[in-house]
Amino acid sequence: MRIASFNVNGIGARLPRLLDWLAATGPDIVGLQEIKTETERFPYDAVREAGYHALVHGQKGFNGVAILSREPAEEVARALPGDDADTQSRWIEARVAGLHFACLYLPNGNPQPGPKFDYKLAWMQRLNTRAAHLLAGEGPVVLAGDYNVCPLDADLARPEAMRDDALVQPESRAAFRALAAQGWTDAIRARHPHAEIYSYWDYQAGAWPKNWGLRIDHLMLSPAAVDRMTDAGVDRSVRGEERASDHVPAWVDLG
DNA sequence: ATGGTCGGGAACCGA
Repeated sequence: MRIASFNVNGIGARLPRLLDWLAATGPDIVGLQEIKTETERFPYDAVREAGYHALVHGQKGFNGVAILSREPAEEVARALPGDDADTQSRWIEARVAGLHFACLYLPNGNPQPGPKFDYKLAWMQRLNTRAAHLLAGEGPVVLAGDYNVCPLDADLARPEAMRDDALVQPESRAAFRALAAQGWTDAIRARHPHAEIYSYWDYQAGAWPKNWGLRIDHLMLSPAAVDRMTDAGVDRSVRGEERASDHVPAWVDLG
């Protein structure tokens, strides 16, 4: 079965592209990020007609995550524990198709230094606490989403031009490494150890035609999930379509 | 050349 993560950058503008991609690739579980709409305003009917159940944690104008699934999903949580004052919709977690699946939209953190970067690092600390708890449980777990972290310089086209960006700061990378060190596997990098793979190209400055990309959309697999991995990748061609998101879907196949 | 482009929603903020 295929499990995917797709930052759609606005479900309203992206619905036709999302439906095309669902029909073309038929994933079993999809985490969506940046739906940028309220929970009640999600296009439930169109997604149902495409053959998917939907769990939605929306927010007006910004952020917003959702889980689409062929089989019904049982919601576990829609907030990342650790800060009751955090009102940003960046997390939804469910049991579905025999897996524990979390969809996350990690804070961008720019500009850094500053309060947005502090929020990013605090959020990553909360993520790692939750991840350690999930890793201690039974069965396969997948943490999929827009992590807004390039793990290594090999994960972006122009590291020198991005050296002050929150996505590549040592603190951001250290938190991501700490997550991996718990026992999580970056599915795409594990499947393609030396390949140049990007999942995001800025709308500005002709980044797509120049292939100035970044790899920031990740699927982190627990050991039980890694044991079942047969393939992983990104659907790069999606970026070249009309009215494309600035991200493309990232995915892993489990046997 | 210190810009450039999107989405949401109706002026700017976020990325």
